[in-house]
Amino acid sequence: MANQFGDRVRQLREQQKLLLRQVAPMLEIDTPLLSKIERGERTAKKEQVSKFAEILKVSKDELLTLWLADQVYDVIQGEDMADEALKSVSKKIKKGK
Amino acid sequence: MANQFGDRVRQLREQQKLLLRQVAPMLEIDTPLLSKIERGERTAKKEQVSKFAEILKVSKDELLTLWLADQVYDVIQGEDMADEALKSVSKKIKKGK
DNA sequence: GTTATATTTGTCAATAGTTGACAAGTCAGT
DNA sequence: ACTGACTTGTCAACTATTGACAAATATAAC
Repeated sequence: MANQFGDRVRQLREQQKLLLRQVAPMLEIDTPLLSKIERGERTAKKEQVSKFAEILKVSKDELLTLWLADQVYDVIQGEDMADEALKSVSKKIKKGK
Repeated sequence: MANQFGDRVRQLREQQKLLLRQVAPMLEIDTPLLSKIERGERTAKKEQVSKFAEILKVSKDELLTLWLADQVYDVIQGEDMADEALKSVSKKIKKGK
């Protein structure tokens, strides 16, 4: 399973010596849920990503990129055609469509 | 919205002069639902993709690629960080992880 | 080894989203 | 206007997601 987002959040939280029970209330969720998000057992909601960025004092873009990558990975994981599908999407977004 | 899958299905169905009401029962769904899938108002379930391939006599891989691309596109559409996220996933799957 | 604190696990109700069916609608050709 | 092909709107049944809580398991200090 993909959990770049959770891994990075945990890294940042520990670097800043913050506890789950300190951070969770800032996100308006409880401690066990935050634990699950960091370990990738649950995924954060998109709206929560910017909250994480504020709390951990890191750019919203960085965390959002990781979060999106996790979501995409979940869709294509294990698929033989994954790479081709990704290429096709890349092309599509570059055309501004 | 992304609908490469539905567009291709419709193209194939019309080429083969098949009607919605002929194809739908083969998929064990009703005609209106098939119509919605082709127009991208609904998405086909993953299990249905191979059925489509059989019915329309095209490779499962082709349709699956389109279907996956649609799913991925739905996740990253409109996101500034879309391209970066895609790149990161590409890298990850190439590493065989 | 007991206590205190941090994190994890398991489970659950409430909510939200998806699926497929049906009835009724439009549209084109005749 | 009648017919055949497709589309639209709506709905109940089903499935997934969310967040809370209680309980379990570390981890650390004494």
